[in-house]
Amino acid sequence: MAVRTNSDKGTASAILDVAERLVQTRGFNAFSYADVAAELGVTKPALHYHFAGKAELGEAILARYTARFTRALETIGGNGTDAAKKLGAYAELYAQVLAEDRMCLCGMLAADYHTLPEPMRQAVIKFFDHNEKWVAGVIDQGRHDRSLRVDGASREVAQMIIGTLEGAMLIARTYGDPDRFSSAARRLLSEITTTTRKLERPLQAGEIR
Amino acid sequence: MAVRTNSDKGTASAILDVAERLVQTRGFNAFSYADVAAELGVTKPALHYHFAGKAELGEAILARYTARFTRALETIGGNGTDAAKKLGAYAELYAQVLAEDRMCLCGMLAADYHTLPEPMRQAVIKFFDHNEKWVAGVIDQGRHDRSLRVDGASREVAQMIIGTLEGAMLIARTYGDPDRFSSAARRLLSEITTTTRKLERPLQAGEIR
DNA sequence: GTCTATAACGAGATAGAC
DNA sequence: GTCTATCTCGTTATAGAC
Repeated sequence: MAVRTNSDKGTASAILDVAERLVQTRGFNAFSYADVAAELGVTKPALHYHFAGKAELGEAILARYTARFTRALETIGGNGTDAAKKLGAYAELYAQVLAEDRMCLCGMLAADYHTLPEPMRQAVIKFFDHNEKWVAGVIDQGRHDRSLRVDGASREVAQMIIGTLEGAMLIARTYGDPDRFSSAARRLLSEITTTTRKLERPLQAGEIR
Repeated sequence: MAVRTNSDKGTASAILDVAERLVQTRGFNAFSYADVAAELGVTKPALHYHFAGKAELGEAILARYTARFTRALETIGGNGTDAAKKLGAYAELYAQVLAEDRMCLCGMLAADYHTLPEPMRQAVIKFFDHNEKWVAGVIDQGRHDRSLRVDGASREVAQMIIGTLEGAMLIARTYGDPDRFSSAARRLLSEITTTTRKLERPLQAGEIR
């Protein structure tokens, strides 16, 4: 096996790794090709070879992120998993992103939305649409398996859940305090689950569950 | 009365008006002195006369916005107003910002947070701290006047409420659909208020309340 | 596939006249 | 208080060699 270089794993992929992180931490308008090139130890034209311009790079980041997120959703729970558990796992996806001090890619791009090229805008909308559809499906399931207690249109509930997670993430990151996110997520889920056992809440001293 | 010019109202104030709107719609890293100058029909050095640099301009925007928001909070409800109504009015403040297709200033700056100069970061934190404190106070009141039904620390409830409003705003703006915000805000408030009458929900055809 | 070199532009900022 | 003129730097992007 040869010595590991950028191309072993794919330079394009390495570029996406760095650029994605910069977008999630700084925003789309606060990073440059120079930042990415410097971090990878390559030159700017090398980046332009793989991604014609910043717009194309942004589209590629969105495509890969959405595909990864979609796979993660498909992985959440087999048919036997109740809806409440699925929502807990969904919130955990967000928590994992926040653990790396990143904002959700599309939450960040939602802030930048009015400055984005059209293809990126459509990709952001598509991401949220897909998430809403997935969550709405889980809500419907929860009404049948009786693990959730909500009223109103599932799609509206889904929108509210996603908005809450995004907002909690946005502010938790500002305070550099992931607990703010967990706290809000726990509260959100406990308000719509039928089980009295609060998800993810650590046991208090002496408490018996 | 003389003809109205920029200086009548104060050029500094006019600069803040434009810059504030640009930050709320585009983000701090996606507007320039040139943008503001062009819109006001003045030159860039005129802006530098009033605000030494972008950092100082940002601080001034934050100071004015926070002061205005603080005054608005003080205006919400006299002593006779129940806590649920106060929360409804609080959500309405956000809705008014969104009605101008703007993000909450500090919600937007929370996304930009890692790129902001230190004084601006502190101002953003201060804004959220103050909001949390105010909302937590309303939560406490609601527990006494029995207009709210929540458990857990008031401060945590406040954090969750603010995060939910910010997140709903962020995504509603992406879809260009203020109803997404109202829907989420209504759902949030209805889940913690004791009254079954949903706040701000328009009457359906033929419905009697 | 990656480099050197450079173009073209815009951003943030300053000097000094009026 | 606002201007003209200018500076420096960073950003996006391309031409063309290796």
